[in-house]
Amino acid sequence: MPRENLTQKRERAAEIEQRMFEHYGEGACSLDHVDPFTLTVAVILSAQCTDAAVNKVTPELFARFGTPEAMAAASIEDIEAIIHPLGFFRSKAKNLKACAQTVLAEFGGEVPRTMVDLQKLPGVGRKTANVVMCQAFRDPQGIAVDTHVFRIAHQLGFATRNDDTPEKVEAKLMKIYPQPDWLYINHQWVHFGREFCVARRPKCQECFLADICPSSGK
DNA sequence: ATCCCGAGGG
DNA sequence: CCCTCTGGAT
Repeated sequence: MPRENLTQKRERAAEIEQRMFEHYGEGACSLDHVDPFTLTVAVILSAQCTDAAVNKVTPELFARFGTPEAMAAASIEDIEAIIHPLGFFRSKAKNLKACAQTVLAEFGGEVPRTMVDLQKLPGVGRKTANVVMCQAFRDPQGIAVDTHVFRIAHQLGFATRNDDTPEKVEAKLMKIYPQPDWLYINHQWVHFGREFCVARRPKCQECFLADICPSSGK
């Protein structure tokens, strides 16, 4: 099969994006939150655990420490006790407190609105910063590549074996998809990754992209 | 046994 | 570049 060129990838991506909209709309964020700070907290907590598990602990967490002021003043032990069912609870608790302190000390109590400043917050890397820029500020500066997006990009043939880091996959996707689509790709693909393109055994027989996916049935 | 909306540190 | 942090679900 001849290698697909960039123009062809873009055309296929446009068709995929249209179908994603038909199935998932703009892709609702499945992490419960009420503002940029609680979204940032929820995304930090979501590393290596399911969103459902995060949503189970955030009601109590936000009730007690739902603002930068409250979180910055909280004890690490109290935060750990609440988020304990999640993975990496020690480092996450430390990061949440330091993150809140940084928001207060460096950014006047407001979650910053640029990729550079967001990534100055402890616990916030490129993926989390991308989610906050898209979901909270509607200002896409990149594409959040998590485990789902990473896997699906390879399955769809938009990334190669050589693209072995989230950064490389993100760069490929940013060339293929127009910037307005960056807002929706992460959430739509996460839903898609849970429903059809699951890691273990993709449900290609039922998948609505099977006819335009190079990995279908493999 | 493997996976889940990663980030920090060495 | 690698390693570590972590527990629950399937």
